[in-house]
Amino acid sequence: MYRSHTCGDLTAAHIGQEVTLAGWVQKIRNKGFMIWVDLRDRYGVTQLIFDEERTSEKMMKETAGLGREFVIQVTGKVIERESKNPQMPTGDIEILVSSFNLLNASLTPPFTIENETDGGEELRMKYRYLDIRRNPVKENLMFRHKVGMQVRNYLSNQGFIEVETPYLIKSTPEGARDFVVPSRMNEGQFYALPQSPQTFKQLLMVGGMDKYFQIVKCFRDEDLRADRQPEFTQIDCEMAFVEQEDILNIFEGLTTHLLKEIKGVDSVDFPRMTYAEAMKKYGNDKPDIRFGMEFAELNDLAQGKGFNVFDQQELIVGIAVPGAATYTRKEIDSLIDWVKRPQVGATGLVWARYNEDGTLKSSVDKFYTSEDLTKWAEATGANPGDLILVMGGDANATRTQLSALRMHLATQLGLRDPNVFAPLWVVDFPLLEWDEETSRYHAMHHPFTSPKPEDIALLETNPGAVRANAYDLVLNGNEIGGGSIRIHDKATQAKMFDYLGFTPEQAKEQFGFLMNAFEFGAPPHGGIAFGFDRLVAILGGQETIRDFIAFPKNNNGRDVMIDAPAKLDEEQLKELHLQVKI
RNA sequence: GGUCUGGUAGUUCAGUUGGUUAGAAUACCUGCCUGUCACGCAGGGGGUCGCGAGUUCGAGUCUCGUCCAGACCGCCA
Repeated sequence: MYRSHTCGDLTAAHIGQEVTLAGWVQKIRNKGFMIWVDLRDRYGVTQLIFDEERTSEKMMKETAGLGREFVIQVTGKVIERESKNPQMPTGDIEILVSSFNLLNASLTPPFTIENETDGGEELRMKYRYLDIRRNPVKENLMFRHKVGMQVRNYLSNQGFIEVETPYLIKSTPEGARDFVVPSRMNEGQFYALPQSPQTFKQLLMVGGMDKYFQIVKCFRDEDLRADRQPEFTQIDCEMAFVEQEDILNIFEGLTTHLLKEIKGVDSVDFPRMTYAEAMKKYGNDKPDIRFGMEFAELNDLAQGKGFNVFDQQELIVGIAVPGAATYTRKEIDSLIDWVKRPQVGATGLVWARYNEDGTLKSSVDKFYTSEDLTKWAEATGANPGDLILVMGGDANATRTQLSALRMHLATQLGLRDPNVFAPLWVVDFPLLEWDEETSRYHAMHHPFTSPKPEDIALLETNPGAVRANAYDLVLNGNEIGGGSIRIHDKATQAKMFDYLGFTPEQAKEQFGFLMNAFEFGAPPHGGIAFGFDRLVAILGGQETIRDFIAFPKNNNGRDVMIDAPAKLDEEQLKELHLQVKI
């Protein structure tokens, strides 16, 4: 037996007991006559004491030779500390060591294993196994485990069955780029890793597993972000014999359960908003509704007043920034610079201060009377003390730009409190999305999404206006889940592939297995998938998912610890029937 | 594919207008220290200034290229 207790167990109640602990040396404080060693494991830190009076000279010497992160096993007596440390859970006691055993030495770690480490991102990733010893990362991983357990508990209690689906599947041209895996036994052929278990979960519905879920890895070969990894985890769900309403209810239940069990949040509303409304009011299909600053369209108020910049624009839209009338010219200028950056791409920004005394002062006073500006204030819902910001241009681009500004300001004003949770269902997404590059319609969600029955006729006349039975769950401005009611009959599915530009042969080659299955009594079905990494990060109050993943990839999709990806040797390439041209 | 920011001691960073031997903190090593817990005190070692060209009497500093890292845009059904 390596240990009788962990380093987080012992308190004043154990005084007098003989115990054995094992762990890592966190810190050595050597005062010559006395040496304290902080011993750490996953559960906490316990102070060991060695002194000239009670410890042998040999052991004193050996202890002085220890270094940070050495692994030791110690046996000794729990004693009351002469000077206690109320800051730590084990601060009332220490271990008077009678024997210790060096289990393993350690090099000096390249960064400090402390809550506030001196290590930079790159170094921490290279030595991730050391980083994981630090409390913040360790706690994030434990937190992730806890969320996963609650998801499994909730869904299992609701009658869902967790079924594993294959990772080696077939590449399809729709959607994200696939990661591919060459087949040794089938010369010149490749598997693809799944972007999601989409078709398999639909086949499980055909198989009668009417409530399925899986916490599952998915793979997309696209560029990374702080909240995006090439391999990521989804809570993937599918149900048969359900309508959209049933699915929304179940997953409101899941989200409520998680907020309660994980965050202690009691009751949360799940307002619903159509995609069209979200775009109009927030310029964004995943609005953060923890704060206001809703869009006001000002075309009628701002055009035809001699301000040429606005007169020709498709859309003039403004927001009222709470309490920002006191912004200096310099601060406003820096906002203007911010929106002009290529990442946002706006050409400019018109502002109007709604002063506390009720007067209005704007950057366009030459063109607008104070009556005009008062109407802007009414339209944007501005109160005295607020700053009105207005942009004009192409409708879609301007909405996107103002949305970016709205989020930027909310962050700046501290309106994005990570302890406030504001979920939102965005429903009635468009079925199709025009793609300029390929000059054809793409499925906005995926090609298995069913159109709203009342919009089917529009498929012939105005495909872009067809709404889908598709929905996203948004939490604090992040899309944490999305799903749809699927097509479950072959004729409709074939028609959908046709609209998406597939020839019948292509549809058959790529998705024939699904269409065949639909001919054997496919039940009506639908589902949803939650981004697990992102959900865990948001519940944990953080923006970046990397520290909730044990071994994440860097910006370039590399694992800098194991140095992957890497080249293959000739022998291996030959076996896989591959040639590399570089 | 693009935009921006950064790369100087083990680590995190500073380094002015291009000018003497490149600094600080921390970590590490040695010694001292009778209750430490960010222990303290004294001393010490530690640098291919990412890499390659160029400008210059002289480059950590300026220019070009390149590599690496991070954030973002495109992309992510």
